[in-house]
Amino acid sequence: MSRRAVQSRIARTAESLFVDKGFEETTVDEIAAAVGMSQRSFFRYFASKDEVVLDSLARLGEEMAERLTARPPEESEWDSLRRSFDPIVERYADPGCREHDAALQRIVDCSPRLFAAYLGRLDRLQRTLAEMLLHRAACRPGRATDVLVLRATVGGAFACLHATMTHVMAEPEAFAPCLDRTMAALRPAAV
Amino acid sequence: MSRRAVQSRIARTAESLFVDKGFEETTVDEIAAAVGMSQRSFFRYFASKDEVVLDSLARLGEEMAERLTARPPEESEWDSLRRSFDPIVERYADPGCREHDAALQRIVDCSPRLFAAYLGRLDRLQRTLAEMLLHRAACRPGRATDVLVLRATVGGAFACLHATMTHVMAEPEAFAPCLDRTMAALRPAAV
DNA sequence: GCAATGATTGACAGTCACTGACACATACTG
DNA sequence: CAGTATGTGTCAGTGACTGTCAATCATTGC
Repeated sequence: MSRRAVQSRIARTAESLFVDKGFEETTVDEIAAAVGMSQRSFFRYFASKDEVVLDSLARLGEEMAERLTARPPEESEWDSLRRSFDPIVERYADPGCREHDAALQRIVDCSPRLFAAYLGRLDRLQRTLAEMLLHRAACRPGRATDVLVLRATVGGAFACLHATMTHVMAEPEAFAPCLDRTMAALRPAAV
Repeated sequence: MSRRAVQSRIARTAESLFVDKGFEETTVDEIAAAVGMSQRSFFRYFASKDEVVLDSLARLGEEMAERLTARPPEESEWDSLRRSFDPIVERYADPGCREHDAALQRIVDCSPRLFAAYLGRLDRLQRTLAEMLLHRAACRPGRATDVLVLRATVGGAFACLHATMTHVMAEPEAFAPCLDRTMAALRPAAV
């Protein structure tokens, strides 16, 4: 069985345990036993207990980066960022994905430690996207780009995304309209 | 000796150890021994090793909250937030504070785990300030406030702050102008 | 068909953050 | 002086994570 498949099997097992007992209350030993492997082997597939939950976020991040590269260079940064959020919007549109993601989000929100790790991943993703946009701006001649403002812009777009996600989690509402509303409200004046 | 004083003594000792050996490489036992107390007593003053470093951030957060309450209710949220960031600007103006804060920031940046915890605290602070602004808006009659947009706005302001801090850490530049530049660029259109 | 090789695994021991329980000492209060 | 609150050390225990070693298993070359 491929590494990817084993990871997926572990993740599914672990997540159902987390839903049942909570993240902190579930030990790695229990997960390993439920999967049918030693604790040591668990750590060969995931660097930490956190990563079991945050792994899907990493894959979503890669997808977002791909979407960003696919955007036309002349598009405004803000609109490109909005489009790179589309994978999340699409996942939310699929009821199966939405249920699963909501369960994960609930697990993350219930553990401060895990939630912090989640924010750490989000921050790294922001750096990646900012770097990509910086590179894109450098290739396109014209007015000089302000690195500082660009990074803040990426952070602002993610703030919209984050606010929307927590808001939609609390009271079920359509995702895309909320995201569009916040991103319209915070859109930088300089295009 | 007061609790506060003991905490401060532990923090000073721990920070110098962190600077020397790094955060992860310094054990709680070492810190406790350097201070001259048992490990158990260390945990009576700080709930975790992280908190030794993040404690000063908590106090700064309280100061920011105080500044925000002191702002006039009719002021725009964006400007009020900018003013609540003043304590950071002021600390940066004092060379002694700047050196100390920069050292702390370097410690935090070097440990992904600690950095994540730092982001977690920042997020909680954002929720607090958003709650305060929401309450302020509710008291003031007039047009209804969009909770979602308000939260995103707070997140956007913090994105400016965060971008500025990391930028100024990398290449020494005056703090206030950078912060003002980003916050001018991301200022929401609706006042 | 078989041996060498490399990857995967379990078992075990060890480190470190953190917690609970208990005993002891000091200082304040009636 | 008895009682109580508070701060402390000691000890044992849990749980995440790591290093090491030996066994197993599949692949490759001959």
